[in-house]
This record gives sequence, structure tokens and C-alpha cells, in this order.
Amino acid sequence: MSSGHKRDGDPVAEEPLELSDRQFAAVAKALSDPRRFGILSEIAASEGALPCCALSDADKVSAATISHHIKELETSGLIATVRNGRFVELVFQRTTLVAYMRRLSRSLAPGS
Amino acid sequence: MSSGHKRDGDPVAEEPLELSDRQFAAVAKALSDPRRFGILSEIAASEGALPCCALSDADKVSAATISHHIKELETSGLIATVRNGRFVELVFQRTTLVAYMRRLSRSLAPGS
DNA sequence: TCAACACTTCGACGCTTGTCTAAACGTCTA
DNA sequence: TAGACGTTTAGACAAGCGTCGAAGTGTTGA
Repeated sequence: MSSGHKRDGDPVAEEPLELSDRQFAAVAKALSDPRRFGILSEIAASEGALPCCALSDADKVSAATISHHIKELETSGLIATVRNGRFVELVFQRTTLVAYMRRLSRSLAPGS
Repeated sequence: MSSGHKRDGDPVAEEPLELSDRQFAAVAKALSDPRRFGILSEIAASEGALPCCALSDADKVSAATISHHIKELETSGLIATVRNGRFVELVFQRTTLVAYMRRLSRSLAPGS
């Protein structure tokens, strides 16, 4: 990936992204359900974007349930969705996860 | 605390601590409630140990609710409790949080 | 045009969870 | 010993959540 390095004078693209209290709670909640976390892992594992119907959970639970979890993940900002014909592409938003973890560290590690 | 530094050849005390699936889910759930996260932050912020009744949430919700959250945090491994006379000291378990974040990174960052 | 497909929305169903009050327990101190 | 105090447990309640089936929406392709 090209985001491993960070140029010195790049002012815009790699802004830290601070989560609001509401966003932070939403991310924490979104991560707290095992199935939803599994879905998110799969999305993150796929390079680029994948459609809903490609999720391996798709044949374990109903489509309605998948759709519900997808919406939850999207609301929290952990994924973005892009309509592509009759498919919906799911794109992992790594910046949100990073912001979540940074806030976790910051809130729970006063000393170091 | 004396654990800020880590000696080179210390083989035992600082083992990475891998979370089981159940533990991971428990930590995620424990972190997902704002009030509980606030309590955890306060525990983490206090150097050493503090008793339940010193929590600032103690005058916003009932003692029973506090006790419930404490137990949840303890079950997840995020804190440890030590009885001390009629008080209970709450000790943040940083290793659990670190293990949680490491697994988060590992599950959601396949490339890097 | 019409059927198949990928998803979404709706309404409902149980289970879980955060919260409370009341009572109990264990420990300290007067 | 008795009361005060910090905490836990039990029981109950409302709200939220994960799940489903069924119906709806929009798109593709025969």
C-alpha cells in the first residue's frame, strides 16, 4: 500500500481525524458484536472493495441481518458503501479504526 | 510505577498475552458502554489503585449499577479488584487493553 | 417486458443490558 | 455490641439489539 510512508509536507490527505464522543461510542458498539466484527474483518481483508453477497456470513444469516450490520458499520464510519449497479461495494475505512485506537490509547494511558 | 522500563532479558513477566475469542468479545463489549468506559478511564488515570466509592460516577448512578459495571470490567480482564478492608481497590490491567488493540490491528490490517 | 438478482425496509419476536430499589453481607469504629 | 459504611446480590423493569420472514426497490439481462 502507498499509505505506509507519510510525506513531510503533505498537509491535507493524512489528517489525524479526531472522533467525537458520539462517533467513538458508535465505533465501540459496532465492534462489540462478534458477527459484525467478523464481517468487518472480511471487508478489511479484501483488497479494495467487495459486494455484500460475497461475505461468507451471507449464507449463515438472512440478508436482512447482513444489511442491518452493514448499516451499523457504515453509521459508525468503519466502512463506506458505494452503489455499483445492483451491487453495493464495501470499503474499509482504516482511518476511523486508527482514530478509535488512538483515542483508546490516549484515554487509558495517562502516563506514557 | 516501576514497570515503565523493560529489561532486555526478562523472559516471563511481560509475555504478550493473546486473547481468546471469548475474551476479545468480552473486552469489546465492556468498552462499548460510555459510562463503563468512563469508569475505566478514571481507573486507568489513577496511579495505583482506587476504591469504588472514589469514582466520580458514584454520585450519578446507584451503587448497584457501579458494582455491575465493575464486575463486567473485571470479567473482561480490563481491571482487577483487590479487597482491602471494606473497600475494593480497582487496578487497571493494561496488558489486556494492549492485547485487545493488538488483535484489533491484526484482524483488520492484513497488509501491514 | 419480465423474471432473476442484490439489497433494503418493515414489523415482529425473544434475549440481553443498563438501571433501579431493597435487602444482605463484611468490615470498621465508637 | 451496635451502628455506620462500602459493596454485593436479588429481583424487576424498560429500552436496545440481533434476528427473522415478508414485502418493497432498483438494476441487470434474456
